[in-house]
Formats: sequence, structure tokens, C-alpha cells
Amino acid sequence: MNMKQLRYFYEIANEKQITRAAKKLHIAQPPLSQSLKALETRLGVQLFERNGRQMVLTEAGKVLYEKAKIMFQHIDETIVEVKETGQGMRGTLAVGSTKSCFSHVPQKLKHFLEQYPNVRIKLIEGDSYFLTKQLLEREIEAALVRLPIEMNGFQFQHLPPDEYVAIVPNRWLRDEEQTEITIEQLASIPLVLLHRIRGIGQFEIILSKFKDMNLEPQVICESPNVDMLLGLVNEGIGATIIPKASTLKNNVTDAKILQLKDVKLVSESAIIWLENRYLSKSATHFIELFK
Amino acid sequence: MNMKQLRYFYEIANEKQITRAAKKLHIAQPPLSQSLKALETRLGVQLFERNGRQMVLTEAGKVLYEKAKIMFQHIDETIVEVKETGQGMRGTLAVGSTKSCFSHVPQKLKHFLEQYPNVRIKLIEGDSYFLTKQLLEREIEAALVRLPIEMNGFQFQHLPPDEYVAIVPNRWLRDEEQTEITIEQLASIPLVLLHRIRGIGQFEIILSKFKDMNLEPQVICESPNVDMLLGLVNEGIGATIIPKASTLKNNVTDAKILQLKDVKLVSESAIIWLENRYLSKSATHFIELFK
DNA sequence: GTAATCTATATATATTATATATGTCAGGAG
DNA sequence: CTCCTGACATATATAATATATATAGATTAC
Repeated sequence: MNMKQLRYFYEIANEKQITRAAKKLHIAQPPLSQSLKALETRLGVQLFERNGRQMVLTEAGKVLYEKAKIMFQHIDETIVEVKETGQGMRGTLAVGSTKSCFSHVPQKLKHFLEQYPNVRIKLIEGDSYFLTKQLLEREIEAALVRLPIEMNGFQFQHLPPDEYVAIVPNRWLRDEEQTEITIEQLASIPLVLLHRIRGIGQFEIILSKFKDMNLEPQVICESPNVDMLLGLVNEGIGATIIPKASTLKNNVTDAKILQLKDVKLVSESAIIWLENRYLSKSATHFIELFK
Repeated sequence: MNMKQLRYFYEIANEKQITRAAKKLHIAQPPLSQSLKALETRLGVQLFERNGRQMVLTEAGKVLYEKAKIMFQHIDETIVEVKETGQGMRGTLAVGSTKSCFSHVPQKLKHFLEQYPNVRIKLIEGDSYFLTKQLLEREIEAALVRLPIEMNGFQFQHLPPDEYVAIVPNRWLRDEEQTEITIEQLASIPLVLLHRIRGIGQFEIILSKFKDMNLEPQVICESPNVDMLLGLVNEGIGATIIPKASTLKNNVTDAKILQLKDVKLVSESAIIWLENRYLSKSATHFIELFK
């Protein structure tokens, strides 16, 4: 079925006259007569009664008229939805974040949803390796990860730098008011550290700091999961060194957050996405928020 | 929006490749590329990601794909419904009948509905004048009426002829076994007779029979409504002369149906419809049953 | 009965859709 | 790494379709 023919038919039905409909449609009358005839021939059905100069819908014509009305509505809706989706005003945006970067997410997400209330967010969590794999498989469009990572094929936008802090169980603290700790002191406490499953990352950077000072830390546990580490710390099993933003409101309970005194250890994180690939407007808008 | 473009888009989405879609659509590849581009331009939205040789739907493309699927279904349904309505397989058929002709209706209607189960019948009742008016106003497409009527502008099909009978209350009957009555006898009984609101009809024909025999009937009441007449007869107020088919199963209770002995009085009735006007296929089918 | 007005038809023209030929780019084999 | 294959994109030519103009036929109003 041809949309133009259908719209012409619809206008004739509204105007009950071919000539008047033609004027409304800004075309001449003969092509409109022909168009109607062509439609009737294709459907094998008479759509109008022609009594002299009166054009009255037949039963079949009435059916088509009602159906056409619905169809036009549907088309209009479709156009709006498709356009809005294309402009990132609507649809689903899938993004990922490592646990240690998640602290950046809530605020940005809030701003994003204020601006684009019809966009639905799909959030997934995982380590950098998993997230880059998800990116390549197009399961997500952007991911927040800790640097360094292998950046080949990705574009990125740095997040605000994030100082490392030590989380030390109360039993190793000298006094209540302590706010700092040295690397040397940390070397004497059992450590549980972040370590991604594969590739180099923060783990190696932290160890190098000890090595620079000829210290040998007691690493008793490593895990890619910040929550697990903090669980161990809260149990008093050991201390950890993590980016400050990884400490959320309620995940440090029986330990204290201390600044590193004699070293400047900064964690770089970034939002990354695939290079030279289609990026949805929603994703573009989301990434924009981090600039 | 253009249906052809939409169907092309849909096929590309299915085949995930323009070349393959073009083969399925029996067109060359370049016009298909152009068609897609034109659609994207018109919507102002990218519908596919083109990564090398891969064609993957964008978010907006997915939206359009799903909407298109629904739209095609709707179109298919519409075509079937419109065609069926045009062929009289579906829709509403409005017909009218006088009360006195109604006895013809139930059986025919049964046959009709067996053959066209998706057609809905709208039945109205009224006198000939009302029904012809309804025909001219296109409220009904056919009507069963008693003849004679003014046939200008109508086509008709005769119904089986119908003998007049007398309905006489028990109090005027000589014996239980009586099955006939003469005009002369009827002239001595008060009569309640059918008489349409305007125009000539059966009333005049019946009176002429009395006049032919130099008899003066005692017409105490006339009405266009058979049921009213029979109500009066059943109350013993008078006798009546009506076509036999007007007596239904349960509307003659305290009176007896007697044949007219010395005159042959036959009522002609017909199904009538507008001449030189569009007649729906349903109506055509219905009228066909009376041939 | 005649003028006015509407639909239908015939033919010409403009627009659009499609085909052919060719260019460009990405991915895979040697 | 280079060449080859296969896919999409572009340019141009041709076919199909839609539209316009002119005109005939038909019906209503005066």
C-alpha cells in the first residue's frame, strides 16, 4: 500500500469532494481522481459512492478511513520517537563502571537524567578487563575505569584525579586523632590490595612506591574488588591503599581513612569508549558531562 | 514517510547487508543504498552503524524496526478487512421490514448468516413510508414492504405471494371447525384494517372487494401496525383481513384464522432497494437470497 | 434549458525510482 | 606487507511514476 495514495484518499474522505481535496493537497484534480482510482483498483474494492457530484464512503471505504487514521497517528508517533532516540533524548544508554570508580557515577547520572528524563540507563559493574570486553562487544557504550589500561582502540576522557588513601583498622592506630600515615608505617601492617585480574595497573604502581624506599610490604591478599578488600579491612585483617573516591559513605566502618604522608600517590581514572565507532547521542551526552 | 523506503529499510535490517537485501528485493544495490540514505536524511537520524562491511542497527534504527513491524502487520490486516468488507464478507448490513413482512425475514437471515458469519445485521421496523424514506437517506440498503407502493427510483424483487386471510374473534364463529368465511359474512362483523399512513395500499384493495359485491364493511379502526390490529382482534373488538404471513406463531390467540371463501385476495410484497445507486455487496448477497 | 461545477479521460511534462558503471574502503589470504 | 575479494557509496543514464494541462462528460441549480 502506498502512503501517498492513502493520504489522498483520506483527504478526499474528509472533504467529500475530489476538487476541494485537491486544493487542500496543493495538487490538480485529475491526478487525485487517478490516485483514488488506482487505490480502488489495487484493493479491488469501491471506496466511494459517486452519485453525481457527491462522494460518499462505502462500507469498505469507512473501514479504510478508520484504519488510515490510526496508521497516520502511528507514523507520527514513530517519527517523533525515532528522531528523539537519534538525538539521545530517548532510549536506553548502557554504561559500565568499576566499583572503584562508581563514586563518580551518582552525581553525573542525576544531572544526566534531569536533562534527558526519557533516557533509561543500564548500569553494569565489573573490572576493567570485563568492561573493555563489554565495550568491544557493544554491550555498553562507555565505561569508567582506573588507569592505566591498554588504550588501543579506545578514546577517553580523564576524570578528576583521585588521591590514594590508606584504610587502616583501628587496632593499628596509635591515637584517635591520627589523620596521616607514612609508607614506612604501612610496611609494618599486613596489606590487602587492589589487583586486577590481568594487565598492569594500580597494584604495580603502589608496590613501586614501597620499592623506591627499599621497603618490603606484607601483601597478604589481593583482589580486583574494592568491597571485598574493605570487608577484610573492617574485620581488622589488614590495611589497604585505595583511591579516596572508592570509599563510599558506608563501606568504611571499623577502620579509619588516613592520608599518605610522605608520598604523592594519585589515581587516574577515565571514562572510555570505542574509537572510530558509532556512538549514540545519549552516550555522547553522557560523556560530555565529564568534560 | 514512504512505505517503499520503510520496507527496504526493514529488509536491510533483516539481512544486515544491503547487497543481500537488494537481491531479496529484486533490485540493484545502489538504489537500495540511496533509499536508505534518503530515509536517514529525512528522519535526520542515523539508522545503521556502518563498520566496514557490517550493518548494525542503531538505537534509533531498532525503534524504527519495531514500529515498522507493527505497521506492516496493521497494513496487512487493513487490506484483508477492506477487501472482505468490499466483498460483503464483513461489515454491517442495514435492512428494514414492515411488521407484516417480517415473517419472511428470520429464515432468510439464518441462511445469510450461515454464509456470511462476519456480517452484522441491523434490522429496523416501520411502515412502507418510513422505510422508503430510510432507503433514500441511506440508513438502510433494502426493505421488505407490502405492494403496491410508489416504485419510482426503486428496484424490487417480488416475495412469494401471500394470501389474505381473515382473523375472526371466537365470539363471531359459528362452530369450532370453521375454516372459511365469505366477504358477505365479514361485512357483518366490525373490522379493524391495515392502512398505511399515506399513499394507497392494501387498504384500498380490500375495500374495493367489498364494493365489487355492493357491500359496506364496518371499518371501526385502521392502523398501519399489524400487532395493534391483532391485539384488538384478540380482545374480540373486531375481525381483520391481513396477509397470512403476517400471522406469526403467537400473535393470534383468542381468534381463528379463516380463509376467504369467495374472493381471491393475494398480497404482493417485495424487497426493494435504490435504483442506480451503489449497493453494498452484503446487500446484494442478501437480496440474492430472495430470488 | 442553460450555466456552473464536479468527475473522468487523454496527453504532455516533471519528478522519482531504478539500473549500469565505477569508485572507495575494509578485511583476509598468501 | 601487498594484493585480492566483497561490501557500500557515488555518478550518470534510463525507466517508471506522479503530476499538470486541456478537455470531455455528467449532474445540479437557477
